[in-house]
Amino acid sequence: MDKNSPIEFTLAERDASVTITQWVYATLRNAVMDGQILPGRALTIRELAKELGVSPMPVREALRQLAAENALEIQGNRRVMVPKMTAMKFNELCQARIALESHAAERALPYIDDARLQTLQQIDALIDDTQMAGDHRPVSALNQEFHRTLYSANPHQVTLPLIESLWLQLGPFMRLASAHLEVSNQVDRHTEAMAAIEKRDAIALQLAIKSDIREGFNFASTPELLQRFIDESNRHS
Amino acid sequence: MDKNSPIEFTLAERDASVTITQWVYATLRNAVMDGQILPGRALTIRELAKELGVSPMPVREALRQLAAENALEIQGNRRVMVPKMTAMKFNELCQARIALESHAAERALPYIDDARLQTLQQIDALIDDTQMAGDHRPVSALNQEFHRTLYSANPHQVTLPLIESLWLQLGPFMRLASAHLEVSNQVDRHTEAMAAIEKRDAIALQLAIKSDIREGFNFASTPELLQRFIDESNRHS
DNA sequence: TCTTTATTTTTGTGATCACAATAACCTTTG
DNA sequence: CAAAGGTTATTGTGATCACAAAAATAAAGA
Repeated sequence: MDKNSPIEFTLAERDASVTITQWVYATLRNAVMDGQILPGRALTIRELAKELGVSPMPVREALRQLAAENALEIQGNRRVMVPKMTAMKFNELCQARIALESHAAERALPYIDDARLQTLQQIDALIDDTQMAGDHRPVSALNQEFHRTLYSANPHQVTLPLIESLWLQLGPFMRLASAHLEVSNQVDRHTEAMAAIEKRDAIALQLAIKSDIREGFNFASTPELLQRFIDESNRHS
Repeated sequence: MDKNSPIEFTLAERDASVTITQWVYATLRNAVMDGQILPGRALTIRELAKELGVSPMPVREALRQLAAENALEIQGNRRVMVPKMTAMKFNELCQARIALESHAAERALPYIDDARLQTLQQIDALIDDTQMAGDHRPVSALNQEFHRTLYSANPHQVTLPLIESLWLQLGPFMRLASAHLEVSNQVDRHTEAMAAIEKRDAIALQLAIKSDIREGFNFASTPELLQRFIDESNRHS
């Protein structure tokens, strides 16, 4: 039917209290984040609408919103697709994550109370369990929840939406990271971060966050490895 | 007619090669950036559509896009408005600007060639002339162009959209900054930045950018001054 | 067989309409 | 005069339709 591979979604139940547009947005966002949509794959409104069983209107709005968050790219042809990745851009995204998230962690530190620290510990424990069990998929989501819980302690948060935009752009490539994560059997930077929080040590916290992000993408330390994966993703041009 | 003050736009000419949605988006974006829409003012689709002389459809899409960029806020009521400002949030936005833009400057530095440096010098000269002439309005726009020109030297830029989002959120309050700017008669940090670029000194460049941003909001150094302005903006709740 | 041109189909855009939910207004009651 | 109830008007949402632009396909020529 279509030029490229068909699109498959894990469509969740649609709550009645949520508008159709919001549901479509969440569905497409998860699909992008999980790498279910290949970079370069042309997305058409009518196709997605038929796939999701809704009218084209909510799809239009959801696509525009995702494009505004840099999760999707509107080409000159007015065609929408997941942006293609390059090695340099990947590096820039990682560096931006380090700069923004270490800043967000520092600004959140004064607001972290015992209850939130306990929540962080619970998430970290859950990550360890899940990783032991060998589930790669949810580890990435839990990892994000750990960071989100940390940063959102700041009640005047303004950077979290920007950070989520970066996550969204790296999303399609996160899967690979968690696959390589268990092999490296790295130091648990989350534990270091929580220790720094207890000591109210901003410098140590930033260092832990920076290391956590950097090591999370260690699989890409070799340019050839990164390039190979990018090529594979871009094969469907 | 309306509960609050009427909305006035500086509607530009609509080029035929641009879609109506894009034109509406640009118009509303400029209005937000110039502080023409008061924080807390409820925006309705039909009202804006009538004001702009278009159908409600392009307005809907433009509003959603601006909301995704954190320029507008969608309340639980599904009502759209310019977000209200608080002193703490203002501070967070400034700190985020400093963190993000100094990072962007550092990442751009290796890519700045003579031609771009010359462009920067031209913009800076134009800023000085405009400031001398006493025009407050365009100074803010020119200042943004200086920063944008600097950061966009990086061909793998990923932070500029995030930075623009911060500018958009601070937009309604930038006017006040440029009004106080001439009084302070501050050191020209742009000159310092360009000197650092010539020396390829990343640390000095970051310092210049940080100082430029910080001093640009020096008017808010006194919490009372900032609070007074915020109260004035929020009067129309 | 490959390039070029013409035709058909598909696509995004934007307008209009129907409907349910929300807000605004007015009446009634204490 | 103030508060609570009911009524009307307005709003966002989402579906459907018309149209022009773009893409895919088919056809013709080299």
